[in-house]
Amino acid sequence: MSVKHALLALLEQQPMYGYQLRVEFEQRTGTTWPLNVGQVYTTLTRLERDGLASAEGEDAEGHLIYRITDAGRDEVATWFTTPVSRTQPPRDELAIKLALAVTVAGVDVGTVIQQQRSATMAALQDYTRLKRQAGSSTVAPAEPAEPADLAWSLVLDSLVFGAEAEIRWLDHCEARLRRAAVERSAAPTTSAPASERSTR
Amino acid sequence: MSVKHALLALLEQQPMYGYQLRVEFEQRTGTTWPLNVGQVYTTLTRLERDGLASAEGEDAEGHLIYRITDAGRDEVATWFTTPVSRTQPPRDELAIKLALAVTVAGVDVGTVIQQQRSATMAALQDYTRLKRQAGSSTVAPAEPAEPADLAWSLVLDSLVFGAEAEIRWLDHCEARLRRAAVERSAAPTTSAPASERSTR
DNA sequence: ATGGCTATGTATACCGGGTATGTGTTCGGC
DNA sequence: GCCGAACACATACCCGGTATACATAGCCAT
Repeated sequence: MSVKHALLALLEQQPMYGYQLRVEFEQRTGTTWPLNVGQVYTTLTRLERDGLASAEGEDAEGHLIYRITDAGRDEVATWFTTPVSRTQPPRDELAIKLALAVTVAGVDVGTVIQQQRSATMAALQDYTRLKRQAGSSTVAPAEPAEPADLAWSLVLDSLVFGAEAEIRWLDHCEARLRRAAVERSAAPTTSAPASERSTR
Repeated sequence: MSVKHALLALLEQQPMYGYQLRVEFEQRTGTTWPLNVGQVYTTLTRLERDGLASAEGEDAEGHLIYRITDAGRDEVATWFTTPVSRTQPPRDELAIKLALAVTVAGVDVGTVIQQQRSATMAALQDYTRLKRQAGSSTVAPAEPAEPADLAWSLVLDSLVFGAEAEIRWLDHCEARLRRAAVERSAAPTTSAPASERSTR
């Protein structure tokens, strides 16, 4: 649903045609989520079907211009004011993989964790490299001047924070698994002290 | 692709029928990602089509049993050994929303951030409540937590780490926006006057 | 006992997200 | 003058996800 609302929000700025919407979207999210052009057109037809936007004929260059409707404006407003719900978070492939790895036999969980950890670290370095590049486009100032640059920079930060959390979680998993293995081998019958003080 | 591989990994343990696979999956991920039964059957037919599993007739109760193939075993092995790539991360609705909010006019970004922040905090409390419940299930018995309980607990931790990162990112965004606003009001004309308001 | 509720179990229709691909035009550089 | 890149639109296709239909079995309460 994010692409649909993003296009609507862009249309609220001014009427636009399909390709233009793609360019505007990618200016704000950079190379993070390259938006396939086809999806723009299918989304636009759905928006028109649902009465949130309407095709307004062609402009001087012959582009099919879409304009947001009042219902569309309402939709955008509620989108911005309603927080994204974490009650039904999207499936996290890594979490599912780890959950399966610890429950099925014959999988070396430690190796899975370590390989994922180095991959995530590599991604993290890519992000910091991208941040440096983004900063170098506007030569002297360290801060992006254009709002679109600021948006792309914030998106990058989001990726960084997510990757850092992933690494922390992987380390946390490793620690818990190691502790569980020790307890299982040490005190299999007695109610061992469940004292939990992880090293933060 | 995560559901497909998860089902394959479960089938590697033993041959199973559709409903059983759903139960096993949800035992490991709890209420986080309730798996619609329909998806199990469609995924199973695709697995059979791709030669990764095969329907093996019915068991004593008349259930259609699926069995993993050698190709399926290879697929699971590579799934576990290959880290999930962060080069094409799934679209993050919140990041997209913020990116759009800072670039389109007439949106109070601060309010968007604050509302999202409290929603995420509420989710975080739900998670800790769930963790308490999960811990209380193994109160009296000296039974060392089942592997499925451990998996569900790790998945919960993953949600917690993700939510914490989201809150940190939101605070970070707020700080950056405040700083940008200060700089914009303090030094509006440094060197390039045309760079400021060139809304294409 | 029977009517309803829940759990078990399978199957299909449908929609939206996402990718690949096909088809043109325009424009600048070699 | 030609070639490739950018521009611009459209469609086919697959997969993930949800809703829904359908059927049986057990259980509980009036």
